[in-house]
Amino acid sequence: MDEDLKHRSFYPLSVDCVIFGFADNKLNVALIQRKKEPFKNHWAIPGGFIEESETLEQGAQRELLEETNIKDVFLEQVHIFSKPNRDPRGRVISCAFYALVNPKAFNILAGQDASHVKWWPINKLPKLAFDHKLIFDTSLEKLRQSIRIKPIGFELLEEKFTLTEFQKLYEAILDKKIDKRNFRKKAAKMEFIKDSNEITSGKKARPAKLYLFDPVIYKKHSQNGFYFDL
Amino acid sequence: MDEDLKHRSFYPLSVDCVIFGFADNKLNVALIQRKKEPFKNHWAIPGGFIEESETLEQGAQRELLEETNIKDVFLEQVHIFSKPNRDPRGRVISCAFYALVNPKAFNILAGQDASHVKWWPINKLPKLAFDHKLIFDTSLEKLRQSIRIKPIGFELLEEKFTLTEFQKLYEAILDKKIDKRNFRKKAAKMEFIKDSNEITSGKKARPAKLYLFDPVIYKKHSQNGFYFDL
DNA sequence: TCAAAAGTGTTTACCATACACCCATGT
DNA sequence: ACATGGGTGTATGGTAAACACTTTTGA
Repeated sequence: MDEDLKHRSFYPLSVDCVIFGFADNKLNVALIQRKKEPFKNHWAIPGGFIEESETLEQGAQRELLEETNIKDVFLEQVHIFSKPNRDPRGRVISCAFYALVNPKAFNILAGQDASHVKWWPINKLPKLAFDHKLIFDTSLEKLRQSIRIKPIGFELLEEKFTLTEFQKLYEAILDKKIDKRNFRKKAAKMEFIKDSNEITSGKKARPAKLYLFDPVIYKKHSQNGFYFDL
Repeated sequence: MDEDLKHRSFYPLSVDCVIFGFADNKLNVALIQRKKEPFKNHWAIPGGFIEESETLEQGAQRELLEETNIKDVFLEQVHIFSKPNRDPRGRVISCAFYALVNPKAFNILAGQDASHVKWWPINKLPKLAFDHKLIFDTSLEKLRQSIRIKPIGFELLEEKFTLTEFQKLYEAILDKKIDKRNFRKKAAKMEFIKDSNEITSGKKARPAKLYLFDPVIYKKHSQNGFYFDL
């Protein structure tokens, strides 16, 4: 290592992942119950320390897999939390991410440091360890902003989805009712939402058309800025 | 320090500040010329290492003052850059910020590690050290998004400003022409832009009304989400 | 035949856009 | 008087918002 670096202060660096999942028309978050002190038995956002040769993104994916059995999902940086006393063990600087997950695609399992993992509806969270309430609030706010600018909503749905599912997702994230007919008119104008020519089956009601997201068409349109005004 | 922490990997952590300033109807960035290796004589985004008892935000403000003589300005986190080999001296993880500055309020001065500081128009930057081109591009993109969601534009102007200045600022940041009459109609509808009942003087043309930003009124309006559609 | 969710059009009010001339001041 | 930037209104087209009934399926 360079001489210049040797005289600097060094810090342990962690990542914390707010895992959002959409199920039963609700937005949920996966939390773990801690096995160890500090905050033993408290619920917490999964996370852990960065290792020597990985980026923060790689570290976050690794921790996600180790702690919850969730693999290879969409991640976005939210914010760094750096208050010197935010962790009672000593100074830990943490980078928050949110992860977007289709909950049906994974069977969440508690890893070594956790006694349980569980999906919680975002409006009924338990008391959280450390400054994780702040991390959660910041992440949800960031999600609400990003969902209007980028097509991240599709990460929370199945590959093929109905317009009703799509609408309920936006209603859950933005926490407001949206008019069905107006929503569909806007969706129809988004050319990157394509009819898959398939329909649902096995439901107790009229089948619905299934749609797909086309990332190539999206890229073209998003060049000049884009705003999902819903 | 806690036993648990002792066994972790530790990293030097730095901040880099992309300093935006608005002058002569142009958006500029303050860069420093490095005195030392690596990248000796290259132009770079000012920044430095975090100390033991400061947050990243405090560290960024300190570095800004030490390296450029800019003090106590608006700062926003942009992104963390964590590729293990991004710094040839060894692993350095860096958090990028942008700073918004009214250039008339400061006389920028080179600190110890720099031979010069200089404002550069954003479309005529020199070759930059490290991964600072990537950091700059990411920061500009973030600024372009944030300026539509939050009233950060006012940080780049004087306390009292004319509507023409306000318009030129948006044109510079978004890099597009905006119709004067339509812009003014929209500005008139923003209740947090208040007439100061003063006018400019000493110009070679008709004096202009001066306006003020009212943060209290803004807070009220921004609760339900906000989008500067210009 | 009933329950459950899918699907569909019209009207109204507002807002974005495009566009060109007169006004107040300093020199 | 002229150069410089400040300031203003209208017509048009498009889109957001509000609103209720019919259709298709499974039970």
